[in-house]
Amino acid sequence: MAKKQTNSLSGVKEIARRAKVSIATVDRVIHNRKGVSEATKDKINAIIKDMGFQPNILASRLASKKMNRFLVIIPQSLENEYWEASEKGIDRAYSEIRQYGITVDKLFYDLDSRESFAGVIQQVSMDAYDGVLLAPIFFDEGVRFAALCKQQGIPLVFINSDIPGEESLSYIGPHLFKSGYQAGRLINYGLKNGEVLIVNISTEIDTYHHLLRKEQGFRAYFQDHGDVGIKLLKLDIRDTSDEFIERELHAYLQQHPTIGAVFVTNSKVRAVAKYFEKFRIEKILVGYDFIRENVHYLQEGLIDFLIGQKPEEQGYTGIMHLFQHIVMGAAIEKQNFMPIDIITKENYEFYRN
Amino acid sequence: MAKKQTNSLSGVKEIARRAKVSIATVDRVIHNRKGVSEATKDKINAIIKDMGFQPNILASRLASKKMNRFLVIIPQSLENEYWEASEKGIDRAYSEIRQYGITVDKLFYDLDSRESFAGVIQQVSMDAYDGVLLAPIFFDEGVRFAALCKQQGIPLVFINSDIPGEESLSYIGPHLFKSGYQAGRLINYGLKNGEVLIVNISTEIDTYHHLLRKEQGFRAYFQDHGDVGIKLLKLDIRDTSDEFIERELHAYLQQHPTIGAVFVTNSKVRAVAKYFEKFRIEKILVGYDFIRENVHYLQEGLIDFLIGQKPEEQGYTGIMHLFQHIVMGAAIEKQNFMPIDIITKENYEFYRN
DNA sequence: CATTATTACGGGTACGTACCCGTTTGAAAA
DNA sequence: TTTTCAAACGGGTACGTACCCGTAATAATG
Repeated sequence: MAKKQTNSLSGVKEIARRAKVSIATVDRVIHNRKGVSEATKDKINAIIKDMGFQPNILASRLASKKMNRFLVIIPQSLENEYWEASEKGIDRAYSEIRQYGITVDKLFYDLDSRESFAGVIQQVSMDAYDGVLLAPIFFDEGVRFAALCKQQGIPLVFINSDIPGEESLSYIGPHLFKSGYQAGRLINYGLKNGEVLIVNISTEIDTYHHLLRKEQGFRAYFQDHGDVGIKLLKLDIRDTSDEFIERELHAYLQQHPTIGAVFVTNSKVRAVAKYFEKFRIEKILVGYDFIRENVHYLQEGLIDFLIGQKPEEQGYTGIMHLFQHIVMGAAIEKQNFMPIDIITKENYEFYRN
Repeated sequence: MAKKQTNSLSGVKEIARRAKVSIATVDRVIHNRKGVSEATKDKINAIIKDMGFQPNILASRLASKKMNRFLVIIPQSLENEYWEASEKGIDRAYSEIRQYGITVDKLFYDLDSRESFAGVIQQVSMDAYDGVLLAPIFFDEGVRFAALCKQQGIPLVFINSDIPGEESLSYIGPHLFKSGYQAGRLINYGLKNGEVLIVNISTEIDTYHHLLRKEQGFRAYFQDHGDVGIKLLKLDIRDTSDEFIERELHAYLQQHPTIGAVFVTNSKVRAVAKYFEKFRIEKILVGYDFIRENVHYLQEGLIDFLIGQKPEEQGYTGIMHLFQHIVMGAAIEKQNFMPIDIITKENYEFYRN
């Protein structure tokens, strides 16, 4: 371990020396506070540029007693592994940046209650926060909230689902359409011809829209490869209980016994796998999300592929983007699609959500 | 933006106040320097534990003029996208931690010259470094170097290939065997019966051993699924020029026209794809690594799957592990396998190496 | 007994930046 | 002319920790 050379040739002190002004004046220029004449400001800026000066974040954060509060609004993670992972990522990011004087407040809403979301965003006092991380499951309310943030000038990051029209700092989440497209390829690679069933399982209309985007991508794959002899079928299930799903599925498959593969557009694929297991059905099965039960059926060989959407990384990256932008003043990539991860029985043990 | 409450209830000052000693004494205890009686040491330690005191890294690093030098020894990245990515990850990590007074020196050796590696490790003066990141392509020399590090007490992190016997801080890299196993599954999912060719392309004996591990994994998949009617063939190519590969491949495929799929155990899959393109051969083709040419053939549909080994993340994580361990004093996971990423024509655009 | 070494501890400054609270200056208002 | 005021700038302290240096107290040595 060597000693850091006490670098008098860098830092605000050196800038002040060169410009023949005090450190305070340099500081005013750096933070463009008023009280500096144009002439000296220009001179100092020139020196800063010339030196390639980068303020020492450590010293800066230590000296400034600034606190930054971030607000997180996501669905309840209770009994929901997907959002649990998301929250875990948020916590991980928080633990890394709390040294810099960051606070993170978390607010939760009910995934299948639009009202709960509306209630949460109603009662939050915006002016206490410097940045917001939001999972805008409910479109209309999300739009309204985004407008509010914009009006208050508070940076807003979306995770998991985007609201393209609204101006946000960034979007971090999956490319739904292309992930469906990928699923199409995976099924078609294993099944050259026959019938393929698309299953959407959801009660809420907004979440159903997300599923639809994946379905569109899935269909697009087969349109782009029209030469193959695959016929697509579709089943909507409007109840998420295992029993209901089993009944609907059973009735449908009785009618269409030649179906060779099933694509479930969300993490509910576990219910389909459960049904397959019960009736010893062997079909190609592809679904979404790295959650415990799904992985179990992956192991059992009942699910062939899972597509991962990296909820933990979404949460982590979301907080980090706020940090980079607000604290470090860095430029942030506006669109931030997660990789479309393919999880199998063979690689799940190394997977990172 | 709120103000940080000037927290007199935390930090060394508060510890000193409670223990009725000076800050200096507290500091001695924290860094277990000598000059403190057992009694006061115990008292202070009790208070530290009670308060759950965590030293402020910002202030700590600012006050201490310690510099930490890390040494990186990896193959030359010139004209080698894989190691280029690795170096990129190293640089990214460096840019994140340089504020903390870290220096990173990089040394390169020739990927297909054992002597160059020996030369590099010969001339490096160990005592200048606090940690080393090494890609031990050459086994014997790697062992020798690891012993040297151990003797000097310098933490050593392996990336890309492991030397299991040697005590290192951590290993970060692919699980070769299981990635081969995954390739087996991918091919078998698309090809239910027929012949499958395994192709190893390498000149160096040490790198060949890496390929062998993948081949073993690949074979293991078909052993575990013996009911399928797949027959495995194998071709070793001991020259990496495109012309040579083409000739060898052509001769072999003439003899075995019924081969339905080819598994290339490294990034040289591009040469096989090139050959397929030239002769309009349509077989399932699976290989390794997210490099430009491979992605090109993925797009063209000539390569079906690439398995990614995340070289950039390996480099990034390697440096970060050294940092976490040496500077932050954190515990490090010893085995750190990269995920086995499956890259396709449909998802490559979102892939992160 | 005086001298030296050793142990145990405190005072104080430095790290690089932020920002409060001055002071100076020049010009406008009285 | 004096007063007022704002603009432009400097001095100085604080952030929390590291560590040099000094000193008191005691023990060991002559």
